Amino acid sequence: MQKLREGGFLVSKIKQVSGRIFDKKLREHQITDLNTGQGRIIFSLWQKDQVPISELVIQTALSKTTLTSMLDRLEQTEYITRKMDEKDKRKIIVSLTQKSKSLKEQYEAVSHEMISVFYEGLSEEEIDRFEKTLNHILLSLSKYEEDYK
Amino acid sequence: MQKLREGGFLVSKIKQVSGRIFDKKLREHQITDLNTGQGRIIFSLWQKDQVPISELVIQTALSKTTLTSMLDRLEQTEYITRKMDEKDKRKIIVSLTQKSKSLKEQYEAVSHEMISVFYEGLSEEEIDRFEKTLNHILLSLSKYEEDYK
DNA sequence: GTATTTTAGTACTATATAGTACTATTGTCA
DNA sequence: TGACAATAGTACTATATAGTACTAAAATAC
Repeated sequence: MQKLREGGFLVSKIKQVSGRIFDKKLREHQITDLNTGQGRIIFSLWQKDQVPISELVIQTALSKTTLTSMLDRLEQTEYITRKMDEKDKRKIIVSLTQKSKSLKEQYEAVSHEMISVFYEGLSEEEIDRFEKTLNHILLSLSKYEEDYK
Repeated sequence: MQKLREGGFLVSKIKQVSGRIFDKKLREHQITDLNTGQGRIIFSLWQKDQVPISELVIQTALSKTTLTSMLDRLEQTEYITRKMDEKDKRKIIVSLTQKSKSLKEQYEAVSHEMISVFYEGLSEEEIDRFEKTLNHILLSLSKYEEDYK
């Protein structure tokens, strides 16, 4: 008899609640024209700027169709720009604007606040182990999706 | 210097990828008119049926406005019914239909497949610890949201 | 070197998600 | 018991998310 597992269910719930809290915190910090979903894209670009959309598909785990419309909005609000890759004209290079670069410090303050709530009452060791497991699971899932598409 | 943490970012990505895989698996198992999001609500009702919407807010971690429209659709497709609570007329009691009850076995088969992918390569002990941490985090976040609303 | 396949991205459509503002019912307290 | 506050849910609106079907460019095969 297999034990009842509900990791996916728990992950969904955590994502839901933490997203709502994060959005509220962004607004409290006067960041009104950016939300959690868009933040994930900007966050990824802070790690590595000037990438094609296909790279963002990997880094954010969003589908490319989702990214197309989110990038539309981020372009409208001047957080990113798109330009064609001259070497490979199928590709679109996404870059951060000055506006989004100057937001980084403030955004990181919100992230730190959020992490405090998220990991409330857990030791550094527990957090390390937890994030190691998260990375492992994400890798398994991504491989699976890649293989079965 | 605080260590860089990205639990929330990882959770979002896992939710995204696992949701896409789960949706695909549902379709492979001929469950075409139900998706992951709706499944979360039905799953919750299998644990405890005939509950007001406010209870589903807690069990699914969705907002009540989200639930209103999702229940509309689930009612249309005859997975649930709504009736007024005679004792407290502000409340609406949500119940499973025969259709959703008879789906349970098949849905659980998909869940088990999904869990195999999700926890690929992890020991029972690691999974136990991981789910314990998830429950802890969900509790912290829910309390926080409750207190600051 | 053309034909085919693969890759990169978008348009369109449908559903998921949540916020704000609202109605109706119940609870509270002077 | 009547005014006010709290609770339960919905209507409306905006954005997030992804699937299907498409176009264009590059890579590959013969």
